[in-house]
Amino acid sequence: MPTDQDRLLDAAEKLFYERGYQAVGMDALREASGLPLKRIYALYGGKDAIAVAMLDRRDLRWRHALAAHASHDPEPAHRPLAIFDWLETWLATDGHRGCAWINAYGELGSTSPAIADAVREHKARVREYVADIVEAAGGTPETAHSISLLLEGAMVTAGITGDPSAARHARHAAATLLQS
Amino acid sequence: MPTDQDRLLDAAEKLFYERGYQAVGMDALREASGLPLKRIYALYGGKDAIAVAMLDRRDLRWRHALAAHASHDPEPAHRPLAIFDWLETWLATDGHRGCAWINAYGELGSTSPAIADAVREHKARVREYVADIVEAAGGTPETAHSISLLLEGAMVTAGITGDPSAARHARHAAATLLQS
DNA sequence: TAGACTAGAGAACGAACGTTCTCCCGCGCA
DNA sequence: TGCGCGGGAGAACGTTCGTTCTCTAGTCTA
Repeated sequence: MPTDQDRLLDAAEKLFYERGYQAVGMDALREASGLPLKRIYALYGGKDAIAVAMLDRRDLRWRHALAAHASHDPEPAHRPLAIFDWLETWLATDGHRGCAWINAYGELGSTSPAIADAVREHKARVREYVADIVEAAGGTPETAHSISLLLEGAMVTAGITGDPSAARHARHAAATLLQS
Repeated sequence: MPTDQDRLLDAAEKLFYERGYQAVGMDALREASGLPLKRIYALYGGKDAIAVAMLDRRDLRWRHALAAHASHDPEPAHRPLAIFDWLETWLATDGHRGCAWINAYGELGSTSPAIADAVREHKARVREYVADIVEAAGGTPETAHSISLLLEGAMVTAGITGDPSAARHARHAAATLLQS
């Protein structure tokens, strides 16, 4: 049984991801969540706080899903490439519209410090995870950095073109970098 | 002597890039351009059309600047890496806030088909240019694809972290890919 | 010079926004 | 049963938006 917060953040995540932040009104959030406006404002102070809470929750879930897949491979040397396998399935999900954090940063990075911070923290955590995985596989920190760039590049490219195969190309490049 | 269109698109480019699309009102555009509202609506049908015209003009200028730098090197084999040299200087410009097209797509990609098209076309043209340069340098199409991903990854990462050194890391990875 | 047209400055408009307020129903307790 | 209170539904508020309209001053032509 989902809590009110779950219901609200589910609605916010879906709508903000689909349409962006400013294009979604509080009324749409109310209708999609089934919660009265009063309850929404009691749970969070306002629209910005909802977006930040949504991004934070999504951050946990997203990195969990990535780690669950990448760490599933018993061989540490295979794990960096497993990141891109998971990425491809994620890019191919219905309604995929790029990286929620990149999108949020593009729209609100300069006007909402709280959201800008949430994005920076998420991206830093992902880079850190990639670095751990790559170095455990015997890669250098420089290789880890490159693989993070490939990851970001594949997400943004697939988001715009709609073609999940960017993940396969990124995987191929990552494999080359790991071997050299 | 700049035309009214130049004045308007200069203002639009500066303001939209700094704050995003929806955060900039027509009044701000009027004030920054020095043009009466009536003239603005006579030049373009509305706000969306201004954004599209701005992106199109920026596309020409951006790709010209990139090509001017990358094609300056007389040795075709060096040109793919020259892309990243130029990228680093661009990422280091004052007020850099990531890729204008990625930002626009994140905010408006799902609500404004005209803007989504402008972004897709720009990205396709850049990918095509990179492919030409890389293949002229002896790289494979697969390598060209990877280098485009590194380019996108560096732009988005530098935009969020504010650190232009992402271009150097991308350059290093590109060099490795070109050698293998 | 007289008149018609252009274009500038900004008021005005209707819609939509985030947020708050009002009203009232229904439950818990004495 | 009577009373009080928390919370639901949605109207209302003030603001801001994109766009259009009004009024006026200037300019070109016959």
